[in-house]
Amino acid sequence: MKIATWNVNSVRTRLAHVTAWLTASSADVLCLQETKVTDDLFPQAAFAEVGYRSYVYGQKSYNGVALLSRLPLDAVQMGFGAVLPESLVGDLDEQKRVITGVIAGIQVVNLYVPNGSSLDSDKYIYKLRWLKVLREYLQVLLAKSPSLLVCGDFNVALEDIDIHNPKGREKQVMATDAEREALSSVLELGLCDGFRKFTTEGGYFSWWDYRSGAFRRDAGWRIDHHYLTPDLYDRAISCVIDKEPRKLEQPSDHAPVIVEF
DNA sequence: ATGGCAGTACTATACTGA
Repeated sequence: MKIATWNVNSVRTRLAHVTAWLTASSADVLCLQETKVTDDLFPQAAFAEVGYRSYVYGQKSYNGVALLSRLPLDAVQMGFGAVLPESLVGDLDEQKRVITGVIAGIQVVNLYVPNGSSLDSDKYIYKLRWLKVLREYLQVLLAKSPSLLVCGDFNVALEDIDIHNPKGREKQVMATDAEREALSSVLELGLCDGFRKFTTEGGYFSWWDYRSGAFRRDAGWRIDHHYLTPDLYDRAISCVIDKEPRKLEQPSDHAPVIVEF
């Protein structure tokens, strides 16, 4: 069983890359982020042609998540509001960032965590607020499902070794203490980084800025993750970043990350 | 170095991303 996460930065622009990658990788489930398309315009026919069902939760221009799966998913739910009361969710479901479904007893949660823009931004406050509600959301899911795989674009590098140059990271979005503490608090529910089961050293990245030849210089960040409950962590046999799609013409700025059981 | 690059909506330039 292979489950992958990939921020594609527009599923329509990246359609050829994604269908080719699905065929080559034979992933069972692919979690997409930044689909940037409303559900009616999601290219599900193209994915059906290569053998995948689409479960979508999108919006115009921004954000948007989707699950692609070879087999039907059970209990697909969109947004925080599917499990949390309105009083906790507030306006957070206006941005489409959360979708979950069950495959082979594994509850897969696909997340697109807000970027946060910069430390003096309202978006940074929004990101921290979002991570607080994420903790509540996952707590409810964990009470019902012992096998949870929480993956996606977290827009947080938890350790300095996840950043090509961590100098000055305290003032950089994705690496501030407040963001790290907020994500750590989520993980304290009982989730472990699947990638770190197999790779303890630094220098492994999942995102490279389009600008300044960042990919050529391997000046990246590891911000796309698979967080696993202990049973799944034990069952994982590999977790890798596939840099190949990042080398193609007109790539996403993120690479897919794949965990296998 | 406060740029640089890319996608979307719109149709020139603003907003967003990370």
